[in-house]
Amino acid sequence: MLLTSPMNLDQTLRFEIQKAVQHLFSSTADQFQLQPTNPEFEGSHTLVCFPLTKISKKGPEETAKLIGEHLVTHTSVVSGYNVVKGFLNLVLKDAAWLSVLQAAHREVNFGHLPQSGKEIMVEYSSPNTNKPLHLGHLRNNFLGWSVSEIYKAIGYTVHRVQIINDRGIHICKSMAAWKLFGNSETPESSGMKGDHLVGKYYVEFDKHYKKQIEELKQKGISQEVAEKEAPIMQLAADLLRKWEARDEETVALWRTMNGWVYAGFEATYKRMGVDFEKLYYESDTYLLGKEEVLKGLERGVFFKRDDGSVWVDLTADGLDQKVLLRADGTSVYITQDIGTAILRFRDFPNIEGQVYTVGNEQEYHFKVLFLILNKLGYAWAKKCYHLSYGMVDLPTGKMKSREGTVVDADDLMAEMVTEAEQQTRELGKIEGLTVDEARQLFEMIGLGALKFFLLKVDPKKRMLFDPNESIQLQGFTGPFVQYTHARIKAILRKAAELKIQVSSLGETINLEKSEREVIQVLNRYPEKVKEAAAAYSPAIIANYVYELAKEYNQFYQAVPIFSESDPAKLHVRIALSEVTAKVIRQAMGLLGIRVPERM
RNA sequence: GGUCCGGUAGCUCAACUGGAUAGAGCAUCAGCCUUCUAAGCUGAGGGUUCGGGGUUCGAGUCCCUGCCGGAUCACCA
Repeated sequence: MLLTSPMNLDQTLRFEIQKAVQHLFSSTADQFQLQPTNPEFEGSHTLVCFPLTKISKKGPEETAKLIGEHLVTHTSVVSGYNVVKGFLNLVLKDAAWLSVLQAAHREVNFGHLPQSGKEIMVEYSSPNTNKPLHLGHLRNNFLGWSVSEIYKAIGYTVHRVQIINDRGIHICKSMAAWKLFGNSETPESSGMKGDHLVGKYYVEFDKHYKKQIEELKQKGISQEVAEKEAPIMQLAADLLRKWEARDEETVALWRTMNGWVYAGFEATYKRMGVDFEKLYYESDTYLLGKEEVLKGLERGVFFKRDDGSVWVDLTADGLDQKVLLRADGTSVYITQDIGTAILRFRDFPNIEGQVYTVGNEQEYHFKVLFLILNKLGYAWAKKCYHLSYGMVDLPTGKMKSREGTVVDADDLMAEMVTEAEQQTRELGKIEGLTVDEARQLFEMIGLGALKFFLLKVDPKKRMLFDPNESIQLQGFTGPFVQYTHARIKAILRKAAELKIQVSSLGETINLEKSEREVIQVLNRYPEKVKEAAAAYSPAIIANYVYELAKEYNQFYQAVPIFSESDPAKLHVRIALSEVTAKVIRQAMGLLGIRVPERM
């Protein structure tokens, strides 16, 4: 074994550099920059020497030379170096890379950390129950799911939850339209998916509402008054009042229509490949915050105005005053979020924090929420994080549900799968597959393409969804990575047929350039996972796994495997392939994307 | 108007938190299938990193300023 104990190569190198600096300049350098070497130079790791000139009291070039020389003569991993300006490029021995490969090969969950006992909660999806899920929800769900997987990979127990906005004026609008124009239509009678059926009546409501407003305005009534007095809106408002008063018939209708929606959502979630450990319903939690706010009021955290409304003063934090309870004592949106947050920490006392996957239009809201929870004295407030993501735009502009420009989640998934099927058939890749296997493959590829497309962009940034581009299966895409995996699997099947078993790798082999490069990328996986977790960014994983697949494909094309006569080299290539397939599967798993055995 | 994001190749995105001559994919052009899967690989062209100042060995990245786009600042959710 070249490497000492569980220390990985980078740690070893850092340790050796520290020792070298200590020895040469009698000073400690705890902070120094070790970065991957620019491909145009020889080496794998580069030490940036400018900052070290302060303690070396020498120019950057000379500092670099001294350290490089010392590392070559005093360590077992560095074989050579070159200095370009102030950059010290280190060339490591192939034996060092082989032991990296060996270690990665041995570890079943290479790059993932063991259970740490830490727990965290991730909220995502959280739809309204008046219409089906759309493209924006897809980004939300994929992000939330992926971040959960990433946290599991660094040792957390993750509790996935959502809050379902099942009450309020929006669902009452669908109910009102259904009562007026529905003729008792049901998912069964119409053959429509429940969420789509309810969504249809939401649209129906809006259509009639607009018409009625126009009619009232014709009669000389102002826009503002017309909006309130339109009969259909009056009906919706009436239903909301009745619902809050627990009117039996209204609650029954509400329950029925929400039931339709849940059945529809269920099917959508299933196809998306996401699920939840616990569901919170707004109808259960919307009153919860009030008590907490009143307690806060007693303790002087909040204050009351003359009209009886309760407020929080956040001017010291650079924000405004925000209302928490109306004069009539009813809750507002943020009040219930306060209650829900506290409830969740009671339900899951061991979680250290919550991640809220919610669009960036609510950034202000979460800033306020976390500040309030902090003021109420909850230490965990500091561990709450708003995973804020940008809107998904279409080439035609913003998605507007009223203008009918929303991209429906079910439709989109179906299109992606159809497209995957078409292209797969064209390429003649379904030979030897059963009908069911083929169907599963199309599903895997179509959804892989979609998820990868939505996750490869930094969550914080708004992104453009171009349907033509998303359906691409070449280049920087999920199917490209899936394809690479399938290709490797073909090699491994052949290796198994030939009874090639990789156990221990020699240390005296000279690696090909492309082999070394693949190992270098593999070596980065563990830190990438940590980085992705710290940044709550699946995009880091997507970029990484793409780079890995690309690197492997270069190796694949440059170096033959089974025609290799030296068994030691053959074993290295098989091991390299095994580890790459493993990391691709794991990394894609972090994105919620499955990989096929053949495609 | 205040606050917060963003502006990088024709298009969509990266750039390890201040490091080397700013990288990928798509699109365009030119090559590579009798050898492990061509959904692949190789190469070419394509840039004033929105403009202007500043900080320093070094700036796409930090500071100031202007321009453009978006979000938000509800007793809506």
